[in-house]
Amino acid sequence: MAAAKLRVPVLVGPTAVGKTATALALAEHWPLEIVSADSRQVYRRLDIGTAKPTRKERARVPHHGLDLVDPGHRYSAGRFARDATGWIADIAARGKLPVVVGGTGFYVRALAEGLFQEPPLDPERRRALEAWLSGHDALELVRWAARLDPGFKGGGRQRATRTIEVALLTGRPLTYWQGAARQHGLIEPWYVVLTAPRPVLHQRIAARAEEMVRRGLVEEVASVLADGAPAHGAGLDGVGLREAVEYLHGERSRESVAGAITIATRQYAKRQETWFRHQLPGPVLALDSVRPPDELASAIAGAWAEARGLGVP
RNA sequence: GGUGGGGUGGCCGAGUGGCUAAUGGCAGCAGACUGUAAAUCUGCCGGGCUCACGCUCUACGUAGGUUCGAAUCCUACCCCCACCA
Repeated sequence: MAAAKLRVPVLVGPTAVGKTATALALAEHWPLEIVSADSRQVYRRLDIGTAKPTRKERARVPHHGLDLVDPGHRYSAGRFARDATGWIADIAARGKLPVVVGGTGFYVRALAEGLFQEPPLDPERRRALEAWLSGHDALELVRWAARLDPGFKGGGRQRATRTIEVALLTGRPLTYWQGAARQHGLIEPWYVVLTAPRPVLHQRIAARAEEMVRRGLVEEVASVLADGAPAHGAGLDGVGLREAVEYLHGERSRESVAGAITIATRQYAKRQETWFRHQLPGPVLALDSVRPPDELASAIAGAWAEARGLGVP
C-alpha cells in the first residue's frame, strides 16, 4: 500500500461526548465498520469501566480494536498503528468504509502519522531493567534520563523509564531513534472533532459515572482482580477503574467512587480536548455534539461527500 | 446555663505582630505529548491595569480597640463543635 494512502474518516472527541452514538448513526449513511482508537477498550472484560460499545451496538456495526489483550498486559500505540492498518485495509478490501473512532489521540496519531521504527528491545533485559528502575524514585530516573539522552524533554517516571530503557538496551538515545527512523502515516485522516460545551460535557460525565457504578463497575473490577490481574498494572490504571480498585483496597468509600470517577474523567476529557485542539493537523470538521446523533451523522456525511467531490488529497 | 476548642481565599487546611494576597492539598483553567497515552508531566490560580517588572483595590466570622504596623494581641457580639449540666 505504498502508492495512494486511503482516506479515512477519523472521529475524535473527549469521553462521553457521544462518539459511539454518532458513529452508529453514521452507519445509516454508509456501509461502514468501526476501528476503535481507544487505549482502554482494548482490554478484555473491562466493559463497564471503559464504556465499551454494547453487544447490540457491536452487532449492528462491526467493531475492531476491542478486547485485544487481558488486563495486566501491555498494548501500545505502535501496535495499534500496525493492527489498525491491517483492519482498515481489510475493511476497504471488502468494499466497506473504515471509520476510525476514538478518544486516544496518541493512537490516532500513531496510525495517521506513524511513530518511528523502534529498534528491537530484548524483552528479557527490558523486564529486568524495569524491575530495577521501579525501585528508584521518579526524580532520580528523570536525572538519569536527562544524562542518557540529551534530548530528553522531561516528564515523570513513565517517560524517564522509557528513555532509560531505550538508551540502555539499544546503545542510542531515544531521541536519536525518533529522528533517524521516522515512519510515515499509513492513512490519510479526515478528521471530525466532536465537541460539547464544558457544562454539558461535565453533566454527561457525571451521569455516566453514576451509571457505571450502578451497572456493576466495582464487581467487574473485583472479578478481574480475583483472576490475578495486577491492581496497578496495565488496564486497571485507567480512569474509573483505578477508583474502583481503590475502593476494593479499602482506600476509599463505596459512596465516593462515582464522584471520584466524575472528577478524574472530567480531567481526562480536558486533556483530550487540549490534544485535539493543538495536536491534530487541520483542516478539521468540528461539530457540537449537543445536536442529536443523526443530525451529526448527516452533517458528517455531507461534508465527506463534498470533500471527496472536491478531490481533497 | 457552664467549661473547652474553633470560625482563614471555591473547598480542605497551615500560619500566632512586620519578610503575608497569606505554606500545603483539592477543585478549576491553560499547556506539553514519537510504542504504559483513560498514562506521564508543566504552568497559572482573590479582583482590576500590565506581555512582564510592577501598581492598585478587597480580603483571614462581625464591630470596635492597642500598635509605626494585626489573620496574628485586647474587648464585645454572632455562629459552629465537644464535653459538663
